[in-house]
Amino acid sequence: MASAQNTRERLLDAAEGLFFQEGIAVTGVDRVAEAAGVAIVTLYKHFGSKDNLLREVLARRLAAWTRHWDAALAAATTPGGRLLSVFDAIESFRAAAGATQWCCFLATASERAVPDAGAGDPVFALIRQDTRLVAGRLGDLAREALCADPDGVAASILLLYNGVLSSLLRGEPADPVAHARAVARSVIDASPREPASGA
Amino acid sequence: MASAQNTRERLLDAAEGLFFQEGIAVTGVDRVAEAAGVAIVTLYKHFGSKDNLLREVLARRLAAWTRHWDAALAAATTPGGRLLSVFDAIESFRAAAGATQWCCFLATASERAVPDAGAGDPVFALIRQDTRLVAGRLGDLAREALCADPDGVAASILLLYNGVLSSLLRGEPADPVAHARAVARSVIDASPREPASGA
DNA sequence: GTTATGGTATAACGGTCGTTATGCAAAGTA
DNA sequence: TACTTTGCATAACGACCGTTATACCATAAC
Repeated sequence: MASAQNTRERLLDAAEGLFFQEGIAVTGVDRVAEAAGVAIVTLYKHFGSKDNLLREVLARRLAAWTRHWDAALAAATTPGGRLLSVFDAIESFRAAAGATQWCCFLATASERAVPDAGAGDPVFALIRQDTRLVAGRLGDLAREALCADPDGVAASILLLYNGVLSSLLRGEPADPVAHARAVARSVIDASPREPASGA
Repeated sequence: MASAQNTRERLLDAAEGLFFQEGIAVTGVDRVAEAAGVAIVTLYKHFGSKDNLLREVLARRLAAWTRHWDAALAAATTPGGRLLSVFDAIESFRAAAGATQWCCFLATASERAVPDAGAGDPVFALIRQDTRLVAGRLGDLAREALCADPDGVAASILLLYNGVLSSLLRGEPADPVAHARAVARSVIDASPREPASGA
């Protein structure tokens, strides 16, 4: 009845929910399989190992997050609005994904011992990829907006972005996205602009 | 040779280092005892259980963090400086404590399944206590500084505080404390003040 | 010299973990 | 009909987990 694709996604859904609501190490593969309504053997047929399952969950999240941000980016019109689109993306992502606890990449990073010089570990590679995506895009958007100090503006917004995520974990302040967007807007407005020098 | 007090603190030191650098669930009690240079039996003589050990580590961290903030608070002179003292406290705490990965309370919250309505669990009680400390103090300081919207200012600074902590975990932006302090200062400066109406 | 204290080593317990092997049942496809 | 795919149930493995029991060894105080 259930196609292979369907089973895969149900396993990924179950793992995503359990890993980031109860903790990765604490969640056994048996509970993931049970929540997905499949046998443990099927889980291993599909993913080979728990670590591999985690990797695919993170990869899927990264792809979904990128899509949401792309959409929010496309909806923004002004350069300042494009810089603020990260926060719109957080809201739309959380609304669509059912608001899993907080940031799955930071949660994973917090739970796993950082490997020697970050070598090898493909899970940590995904975490770094997420960081590069956010930091890189914010820098590009700040340059797009002709900020005189694009790296400084990008760093401030990345700080606020991280603040929103961990505030969701802490539960306070309530509605961190709205606060972050307001502070970010004032940071952008206060930032001096480069004269748009023609090439 | 080693006094009981000494052994206790060595165990707490070892647990603090391992729990928050490698993860709580992943770190076995044997590794904690080994790192402290004591026998596993001694660990259980002192703390009774792993969960109790974690609880005492968190309590000690909360007390140390409060002391650092108190000191930074005493060193500040202006109302605005008192609001910004959280960030000084982060720096002095990390300089003194050897910069354990990031915030031990958020790390614990991330790794443990949130209990039903937060009932009972003494570990989560400590996490909530930390949140209340920071949020409450920031609100008081904002009122002290006669901000017209003290709760809004406190929320923004708490957001930046959370941002600093998770930025330390992510590793980017580098030097988040300096960025947070700068943004917080502009938030405070831009915030309208209440006329100091006499009682 | 006895007693209390703080610590050790060894070993075991029940449990859970990630993982794999074996064998069987259904369903689609040719 | 025959074959491949996809999934199931059962069981077991080796390892590690948190925890406890038992017995022994120092030191120092009374």
